[in-house]
Amino acid sequence: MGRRSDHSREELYEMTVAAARGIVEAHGFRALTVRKIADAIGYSAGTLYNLFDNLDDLIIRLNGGTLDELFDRLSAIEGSGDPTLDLDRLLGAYLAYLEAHPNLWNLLFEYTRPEGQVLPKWYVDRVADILGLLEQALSPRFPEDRANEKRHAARVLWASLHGICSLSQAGKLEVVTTQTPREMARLLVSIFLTGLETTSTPNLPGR
Amino acid sequence: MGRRSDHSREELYEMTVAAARGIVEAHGFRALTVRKIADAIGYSAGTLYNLFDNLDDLIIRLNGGTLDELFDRLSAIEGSGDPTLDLDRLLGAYLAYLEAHPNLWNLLFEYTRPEGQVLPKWYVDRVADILGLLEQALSPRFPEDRANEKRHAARVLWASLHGICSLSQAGKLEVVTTQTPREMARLLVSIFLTGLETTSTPNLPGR
DNA sequence: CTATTTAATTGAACGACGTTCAGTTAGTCC
DNA sequence: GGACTAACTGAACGTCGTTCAATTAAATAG
Repeated sequence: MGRRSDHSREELYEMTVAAARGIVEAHGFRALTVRKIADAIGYSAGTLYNLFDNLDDLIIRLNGGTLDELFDRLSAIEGSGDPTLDLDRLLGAYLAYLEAHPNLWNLLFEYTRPEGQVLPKWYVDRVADILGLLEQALSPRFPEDRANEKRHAARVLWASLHGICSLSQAGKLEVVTTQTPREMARLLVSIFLTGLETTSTPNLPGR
Repeated sequence: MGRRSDHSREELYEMTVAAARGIVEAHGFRALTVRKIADAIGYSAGTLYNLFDNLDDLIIRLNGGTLDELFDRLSAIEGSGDPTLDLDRLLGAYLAYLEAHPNLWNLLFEYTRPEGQVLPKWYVDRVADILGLLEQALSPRFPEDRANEKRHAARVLWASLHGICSLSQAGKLEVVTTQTPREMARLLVSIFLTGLETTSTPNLPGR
């Protein structure tokens, strides 16, 4: 079969990403194959290679959409100025998304690129945007001339929360603790904020 | 070719795991295939299925060995009774192992089991052993009747440190911060311990 | 309106993957 | 020495991502 005009290139692109998303949500990221996506949209596998470099590229685009959605949910939360409250709200929204779309979140973080491949800039920027929300929530704890420390703290907190979510999602938490990820995250935020309050310049062990 | 007696079943098992480890260390876990392992030990792929249920099983055994090694390194550290110092030492050893064997660590954490599969008990026990070391380092911060809170804190700290290591290993940290994982981990431990000191019963936000 | 060019789409093919299994053969036992 | 057992292999199956010549519809030109 030759050229068809059922859908424009853009439509096809959207359909493909949507189909991929559907497969991942329904059956997990191990079930995502080029042939299945092609079947789902009624085209052949080869056609997808007109739209994407390869499956990796397609996944990155899909993940980009997930990042956007995540950012939308988080940025919809209006700040109160109280870091404890704001972080708790951000956390709530984040965990709610994770629970609503566990397989999408999985694809976002558990999928690692083949060796040597770098993430595209637009992708990194979106991550940075989400980090910005965390920084903003932490702002009241830092004077303006300590922006760098705020950056550092936000990134450490982000990575830490990610660890909890990641292990939880992989089913590696339930086996060693009865705490829910939510409880763990709250405990972390609580301890973290308390720790921040007391030491603005942390005392590292000597040596 | 029929039965050979070049190696006993145990020898073969060891050779296989060693070969798999070699491949992972040298070329990353994406390069680990049954056929390559078989080639490396001079047997055919089918033979491996006499020793392991499948590749998943083999990987779990390999990861079990990695956990053992990790535990050995960490348990070799004698405690001083000062949580800050002890945690820093544990952290140092942990990160040193991660840097020495990045691909092994990768396989340990980034490899997730197929849907519905549960980790075997002996595996979970080894993870719990490592967690025990963390708990021990945290001990001075908790009275004996607060063992449960200590458990919780240890697990939260562990998950948090894991998040830092995990993102760092995946190359997802360098793109958003200039901090080294070591610095981030130290900052976390510092803030965490300070936070623990002040609030033994954390104040969670209401509602 | 027809001829030519262009671009989208396909199906078959490639090599590699995990896994299975009938067939072969070396060791073991009587 | 013959029967039995268990290790080992090679070929095969179905799947994967990816490529590409061939086909055909749309776009353009005359």
